[in-house]
Amino acid sequence: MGIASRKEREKAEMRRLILGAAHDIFKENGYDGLNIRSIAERIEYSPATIYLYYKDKNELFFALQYEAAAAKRDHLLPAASIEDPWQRLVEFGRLYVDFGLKHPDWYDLLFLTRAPMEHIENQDCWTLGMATHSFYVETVEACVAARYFKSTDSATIAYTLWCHAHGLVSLFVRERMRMYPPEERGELARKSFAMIVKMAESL
Amino acid sequence: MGIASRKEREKAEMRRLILGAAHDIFKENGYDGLNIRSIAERIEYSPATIYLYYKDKNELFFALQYEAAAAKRDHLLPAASIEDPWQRLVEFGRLYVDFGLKHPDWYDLLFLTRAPMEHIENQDCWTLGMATHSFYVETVEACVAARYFKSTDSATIAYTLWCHAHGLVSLFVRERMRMYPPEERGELARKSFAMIVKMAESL
Amino acid sequence: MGIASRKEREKAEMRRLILGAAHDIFKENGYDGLNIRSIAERIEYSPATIYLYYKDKNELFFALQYEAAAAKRDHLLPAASIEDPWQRLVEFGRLYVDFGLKHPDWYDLLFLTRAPMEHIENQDCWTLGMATHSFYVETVEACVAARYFKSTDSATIAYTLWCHAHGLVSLFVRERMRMYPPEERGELARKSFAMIVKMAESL
Amino acid sequence: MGIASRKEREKAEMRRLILGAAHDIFKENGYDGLNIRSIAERIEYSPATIYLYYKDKNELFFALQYEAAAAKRDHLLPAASIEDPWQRLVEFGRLYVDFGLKHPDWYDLLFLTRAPMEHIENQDCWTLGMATHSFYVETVEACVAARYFKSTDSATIAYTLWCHAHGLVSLFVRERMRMYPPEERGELARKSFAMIVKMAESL
DNA sequence: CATGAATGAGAGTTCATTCAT
DNA sequence: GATGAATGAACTCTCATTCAT
Repeated sequence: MGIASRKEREKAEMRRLILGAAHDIFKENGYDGLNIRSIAERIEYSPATIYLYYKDKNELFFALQYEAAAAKRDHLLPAASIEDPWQRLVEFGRLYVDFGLKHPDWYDLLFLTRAPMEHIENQDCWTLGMATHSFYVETVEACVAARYFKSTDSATIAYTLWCHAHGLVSLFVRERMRMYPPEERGELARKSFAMIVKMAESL
Repeated sequence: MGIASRKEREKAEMRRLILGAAHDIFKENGYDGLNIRSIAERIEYSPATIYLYYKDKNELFFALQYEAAAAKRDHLLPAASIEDPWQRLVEFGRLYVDFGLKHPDWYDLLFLTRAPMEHIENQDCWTLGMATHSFYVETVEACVAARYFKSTDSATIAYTLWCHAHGLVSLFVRERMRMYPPEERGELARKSFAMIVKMAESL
Repeated sequence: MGIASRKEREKAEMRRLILGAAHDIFKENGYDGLNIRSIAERIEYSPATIYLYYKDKNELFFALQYEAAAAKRDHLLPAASIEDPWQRLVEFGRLYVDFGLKHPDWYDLLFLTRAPMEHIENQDCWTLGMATHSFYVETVEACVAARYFKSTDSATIAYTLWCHAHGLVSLFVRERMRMYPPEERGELARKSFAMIVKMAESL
Repeated sequence: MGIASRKEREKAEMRRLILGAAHDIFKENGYDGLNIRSIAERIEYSPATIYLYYKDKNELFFALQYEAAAAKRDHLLPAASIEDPWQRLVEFGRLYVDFGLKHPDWYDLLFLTRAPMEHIENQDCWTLGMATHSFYVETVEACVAARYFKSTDSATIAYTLWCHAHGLVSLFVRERMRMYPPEERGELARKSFAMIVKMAESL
């Protein structure tokens, strides 16, 4: 019993080790730089070993994406317990942007990486992402229901706010902020977030 | 002299030929599918010939990015002649989104592709992009000067609106709209643009 | 003693288990698809376990060949009890062809597979095969002795008839009958066997 | 003109060089030992070079098979000009066996190798083989038409004789003649061929 | 007795790039 | 100016085999 669970744990640890290395490499070199050999080298195992834990590169990549989705969910979790829908929405947005800026690689993986996205195999990741998204949309709907906005088109409201947050983060993640001096970028992001909140209030 | 200039012209034509092929392939197969041999095949020259016009793949890629920047500038040009700054801003935004949705490959290249971005070599593209961006910012400033908004923080306003537009287009370009039925996506984008315009009016 | 023999028995059973799995896989996927891991998976043991019962892949392969030889001998056995040498010869031939068509995998292994054939290790299989072959040759000799043929060159007669049978089966086993419609192939084989029998009668 | 044809010739020569190496390796190590790198090494080129002349391993293999089919056709050609159908048939058979014994590797490739046999791509080889086979069958039919046999079932006659020849050669090619002393094998084959001819005469 | 874990060697294939002609 | 010919380095993935436990 104890042995089985120890084995289980060791296997899981190895998967995490691999995934961690994959993550690091993805962070440093992007999807193109992520190859089996580089992972193997980093963890000082042979390439063949990787295949004992992940069927192929795709599976590994999906695991990585799932990791990212889970990290995001965890990051947004605190917002969920806020009762007032408007407060919740604002905090949700703040954490979303915060996540993207703090973990650009995770964000990239989730929302910017062009990659083999066979729907079926990546189901788990997709499900997880959908759950988070649904929760977000429901929060907007709750705001509408509570008459926080004049507009009642909750779908468009949700989408519009998402566009802003996604755009903001994406410009950072894919380094398209060069026209702004590095030291001002963070401030600009904060101000912009505040501004969109204000704009939303007048919706 | 005449000969020299003819040579010059021919050289330029060849570069355009190569670039055109590169663009087509990029459009069809993405960055990963873009390789020297496929370009050579399409224009019916040998791979080695490419290297007579572009030092290496990077240089070709930069030229392609420049192409994209020019295409974008051309697309946005009509807005420039609108006198009223607010009208101009709205049209500018509309055209920006329009460009992104109509030419996802160009947009991708400009704002989403992670690529060898050695600043120096890509200067031209950068300059062009900056010009367009400056013009945009100036339009926002003109609106502020003309008291179209209560807020006077033109930098943040410009950035915020850009975030929305960029986010909107990016979600399309990198196919993160799967949770919305395909036939509703266009409508949603239009509604969202209208909404952000309205939100901006109350700034 | 009892313990030792039980161990012996268990060991033999395990070897059979492995061999059975190997056979199935060989049947389904041919020699190329036969690998240690697939065998291990099928019997739900680890690959390493296989090596406790067979030194290496070669040894396992030889055991498989022996199996095939035994299966063939068993298939031909009924002919052995026929007294009349000519009747026996005909039945022997019929059963030989029958075996080949019914068990193309066994036949392939015995007569068509190019494989590591180190003589020494495969001795058992060889001995078994020789016995069957000798019996066949003796039957032909008995026919000659009993003046069933005008010709007395029993070696050539035996060889010639074998060539026909082997050729017939081989064309099936290695799928070189494509020029004949599938539904006619069986009939053709039967007719050909009848014809060679008739031809032999007039020898 | 001269240049183009020289290039053409050089390309063809290189293809032959590769094919020759492939043939040698196939001869020495069978299909399994035939890999791109071994070919490259033998001709002292890099593996990548092979791919300039053959799309992939399959194509190379098909070319090899075609080579074999052509070699066989050429070998059998002399028989075609014999007018008397029976004489032609006998000579055809003699040459068929002769080809198999002299070029066991070619014969193996054509009639014994289990290999990726996608019909479509290998069409040429198949067509060539069919032509030869048809010619053979027609010869048997001509014999029947000329009343050389009592039997009129030309299809079965053709097939039966083929079985014998194929069996005879196959036993040599796949080395299943070990029970006969090496020095007697050739003689045995000759005698057997004579015997089947005689048997056929009494059909 | 059995195995989980690991690997070295090697498979086919692709690609950016070079260079003599 | 153009290219045919070539390649080194890289890629993903598979397999027989070993060995400490």
